[in-house]
Amino acid sequence: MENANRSGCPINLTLEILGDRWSLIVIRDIIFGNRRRYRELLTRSEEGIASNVLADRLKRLLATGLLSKAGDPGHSQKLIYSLTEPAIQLVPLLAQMGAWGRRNAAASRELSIRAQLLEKGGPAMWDALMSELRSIHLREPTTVASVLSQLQAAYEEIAGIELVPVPKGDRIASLDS
Amino acid sequence: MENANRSGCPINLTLEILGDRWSLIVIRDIIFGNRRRYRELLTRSEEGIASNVLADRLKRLLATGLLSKAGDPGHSQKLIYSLTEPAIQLVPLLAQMGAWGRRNAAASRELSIRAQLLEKGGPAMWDALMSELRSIHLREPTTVASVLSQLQAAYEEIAGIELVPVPKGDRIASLDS
DNA sequence: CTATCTACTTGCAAATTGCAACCAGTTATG
DNA sequence: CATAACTGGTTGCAATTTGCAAGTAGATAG
Repeated sequence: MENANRSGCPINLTLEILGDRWSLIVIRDIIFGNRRRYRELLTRSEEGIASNVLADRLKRLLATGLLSKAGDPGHSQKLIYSLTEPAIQLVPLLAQMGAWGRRNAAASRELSIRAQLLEKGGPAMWDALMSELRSIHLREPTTVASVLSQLQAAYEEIAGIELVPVPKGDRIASLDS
Repeated sequence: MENANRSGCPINLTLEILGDRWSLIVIRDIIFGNRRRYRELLTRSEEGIASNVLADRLKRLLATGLLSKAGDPGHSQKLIYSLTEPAIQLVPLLAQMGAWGRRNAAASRELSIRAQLLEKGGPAMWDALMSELRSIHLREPTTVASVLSQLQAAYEEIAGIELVPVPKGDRIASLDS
């Protein structure tokens, strides 16, 4: 029951909530990949999250109010995870993370295209994306999904061009560990 | 060389480098608190980092090229840590983290004032801060630290006036362990 | 010459992570 | 209508990481 924060510093609090290797990966996949269910997040994860870690992160994100969970009407077994407003407000943070990673780490070109567009689009594009996410995840007036479809189209274009000649062996190399 | 990345996604790479509870705390203290030495980072840490964790994080940040280390001439025992250009480019990311934490977590008022000013100042202020940091950490000393002193003055003013933080509003529930 | 300050290291218990199975209920299929 | 596949997870276990307390070697100050 006792919850002693390490400090009241906003940066520290953000780190206490999101400062691990997986929480923002889950949120990224929900935002940019529209993964709404456990199995989608598990099997279509680029990074290969473990099932127990995913279960734990979903539990914590629900507890901290960053996600909400609802049953799928007609599919009594299926659950749908949705972003809440605080999670939607992570868009500028994710944009900055993408921009930093693209510049300062060995990001692959096809996975960088979204980050590049988001950086170029700036706050206006982030706001548009957040509006779209609100219409998808919250009950809000419907909007054209222009930013998401734009990002997706750009990714598919570049991925379609490069996926054949560039199979990118890094992921297979992880099997030898 | 066992450096198999989980994926080439820029957000993921940023998380692999900085996605833990302490790395950004250290960088924050160097940027905003001008803590340049091990002992300063250890004992003046708001959050109370453990000495072995601090040593490990400094080692990792040096290895990833986010910090550099130099001896203090005249004090053969003292070491001085400096930011590198990639670390300085984390300013926009830290600004967004501060903005998010201030809005969505129970941040204390006196520790929020920097985040508030940085958010209000926007990219122009971030650029000015980054220039200051470059002159402090990359070149030789002697520059007017206008943004840093402005943030510091605002903090000292509010911290002096109000000793009691005033958290309020629809915040994120904090983590229980 | 002694005390303190420097940047760390070491030992250990507890918590977290990653991996591979496993599971109970639900839906789709032949 | 049997069964295969799919649903959202759980369980067990080894390896790693964390947090805490204490210790260390060398440099400096009084």
